[in-house]
Formats: sequence, structure tokens, C-alpha cells
Amino acid sequence: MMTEQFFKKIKTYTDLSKEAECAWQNLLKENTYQKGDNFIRIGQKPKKVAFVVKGLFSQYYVNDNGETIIKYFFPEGRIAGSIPATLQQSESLFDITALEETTVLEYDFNEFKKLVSVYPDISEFYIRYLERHWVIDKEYYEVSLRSDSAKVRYADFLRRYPDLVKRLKKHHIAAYLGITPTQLSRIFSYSK
Amino acid sequence: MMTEQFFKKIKTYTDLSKEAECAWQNLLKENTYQKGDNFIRIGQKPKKVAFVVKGLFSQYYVNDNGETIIKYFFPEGRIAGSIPATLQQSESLFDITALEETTVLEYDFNEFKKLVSVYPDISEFYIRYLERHWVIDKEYYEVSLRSDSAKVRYADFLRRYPDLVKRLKKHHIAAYLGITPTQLSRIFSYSK
DNA sequence: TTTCTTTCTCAACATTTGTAAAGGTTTTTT
DNA sequence: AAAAAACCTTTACAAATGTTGAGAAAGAAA
Repeated sequence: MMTEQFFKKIKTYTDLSKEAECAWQNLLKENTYQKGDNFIRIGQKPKKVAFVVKGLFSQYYVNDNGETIIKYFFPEGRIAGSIPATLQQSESLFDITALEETTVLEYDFNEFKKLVSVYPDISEFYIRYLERHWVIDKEYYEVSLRSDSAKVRYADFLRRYPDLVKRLKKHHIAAYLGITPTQLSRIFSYSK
Repeated sequence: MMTEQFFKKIKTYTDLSKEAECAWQNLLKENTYQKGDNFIRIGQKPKKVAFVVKGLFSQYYVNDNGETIIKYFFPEGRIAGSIPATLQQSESLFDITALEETTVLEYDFNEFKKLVSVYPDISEFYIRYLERHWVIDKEYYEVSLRSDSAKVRYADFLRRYPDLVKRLKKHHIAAYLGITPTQLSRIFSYSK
């Protein structure tokens, strides 16, 4: 069952009581996005987040020069959402789009926040989630973004997400690294 | 009184009960760092965080090429710390150093985390704190870092932190923007 | 298979930013 | 005040990356 996979993942952050799990489960709704479908669009005021059961989302925006910049990929087991916009009830700066057919369990983030204030264990989960992904994960990423060359960042990406690399087009990788496909090609040919 | 300033700031995140405030107050210790002193050193396993009452910290590291990269400034009212390292009990990637004589209220982060699990209002504070600084503030910053030129980023920094700019040396600003002082000078001369 | 479309690579040239070194200015120390 | 140190700007050149356009390769559709 899908919600089993969900709660198995959640419990890698912290254990949940029966009641908390039940309350949360009631918010979950299964949904499938076809390749190219948008989960969230730029300019929308997003309300939902989505746990990726199977598939792959990318979160990206298009800058003033028309370049696509990918901020993040959400593969299986990650919770996709435009959290800053959801928290602020403001317009999302990003699109979230399925790069493959993607099955999710989605839920209203504000309803989830209500559970956070009711259930101490869900509050505990939320804190651990923020700490792991928004504090710790970002640390290394930010350092790398600012002091490593594109070549080093590619090697790193390959090392950290070897399976993800196989599922992506080169231009997606380039957009994530913040370089042009041309430059990525050069990186390949230098290392030959 | 110094702790008044502290709790006044804390209450911009969420209100605290008397007991919670008291418990937290017991952790606080006043300290002063002279210009050039380190609050945290690279390689240390940090335990403390510091609320800046007066003065200015910078958080930076030195990359393999010997370049100093400034990640963040902590002026009055901000809580300085190497949070990712503290959470993971790992070695800090960053130095935190006083750019001016800096007076702080510092406290043990793990003791604080204990209060988070005891007092729901401190838990609420911590969540709001993470959301505001680690989720929302980072959003804009990350976008800007990846799609704006150094020139635009400087204009932005000037607009968002006009008072901070006056207190900083040019090479600090350059290190924050991720460019060389030479390049920053060029930005100045172009706009004349 | 054949055609069409998307993706990837490459070359030539342009732009941005870094490097190194010099010199001027400002600040700090003696 | 004089000397020393730190800071800032500028110049010439080097390196990294972007731009454009062409074409090859791979994948999808007919």
C-alpha cells in the first residue's frame, strides 16, 4: 500500500503515535501526473505538497533571459512543494513539473500545519524535516555552488545522485548546475 | 537590560509563556568578542549559538584556492551559529568572526533543543525561526545567486542591507558576492 | 523503414570574471 | 609626524563560460 511507503519514510525522521498517523493519513490523496504535467505553476499561491511515491519532479523557474534554472529534483521519497510560497501565502517563484509519469500522495500543507500544533510527534517530525533538508542539505550545496567550478559540481552531482543522473537529460543537468549544455559538453570532452 | 532586547526579538516570532522565558533566560550568558576574535572556528564541533546584541559577525570559509567566501553576516538582532554542524555534532565548515567589537548573549544549543521538546511555545518559536530564516530567506537568495550577475546582486545587497554596506570593507562585500575585489571595483566604475 | 523532432556535440567568436602586479589612498601603529 | 599596514583601484593579460549556428546522433512518429 502506498501510505505504508509514506509512513515508513516519515518514520525515518521520527516515530509517530497511532493517532497522529491516523490524522495525517486522512489528509493524503493519491494522484498521478503525466510527464510534462505541472504540480505547481509559477504565480500560483500553492496550498499542497506532494510525497513522490514513484517518478520524478523538477522545480525550476525561467529567468529574465529566458533561461531555465532548475533548483531541485524530487525523486521517490521526497516531499515536493513550493514551501516558501505556501508559508507566506504568496505566489510561487517556481514551477514543479513531472519529468516522468509521477505518482504522489498529496496533502494540504495548512491542514498539515494544524496537525503540527496538535500533535507533538508531528511537530517533532516537522522540525527534523526542516533541519535535515532545509538546514543541513543546503549547507553543502551552497558552499559548492559558490566555490566549486562547474566541472567539480558535476562530478559531485554524479557521486551523490548516480541513479538520478541516468534518468535526466543533459540539459536538465546543465540547468541544475547553472551552466549551458555547451559548457556541460565541454566538461565531458575534457575528461576523455 | 540585554535580555529584554533578546526576548523582544524572540517575541517577533511567537509569544512565550513566563515559564518558558524563564527557562530560556537561565541559559543565556553575556559575552563580548573583540574585532577579529572567533566565536566559532573551522573544524570545531560547535555547541553554542549567539544572539548579537551589538556588533557584527561574519560567517566565512576559505576554499582550496585560499579564497575567503563569506556566507552570511550577523548584525544586531540575528542569532549567529554554525547550526548544521551543531545539529550533526560535526565539524564546522565555517569560521564565525567579529568584524566589530561584538556583544552577544550566547547559549548552549543542545540545552535550547531540550527546551524545544519541553515547551510547546519554544517549539513554536523554533519552527517559525527555521521557516523565516532557513526556508523563506534562503529562497530569494538562492535564486539570485544562480541567475543574477554580480552587478545585479550588488545592487540588491545595497537595497536590502543599506546600513550593513556602510559598515563593511569592500573586500568583505566582494567575498559575500562571490567575486574578487577587482571585479567589484569594475562594477563601481561601470556605473559611474 | 523513412521522416521528423529532440537531444547532444562542436567550432568560432564574444563576454565575463579571474590573476598578478603596480600604485595610490586610507587607516593604524610607533 | 613618520612609518607601516591595510585597503582600493586600475591595467594588461589569461581563463572560464556564454552565444550562435551547424550538424551528428538518438528517439519518436508516421
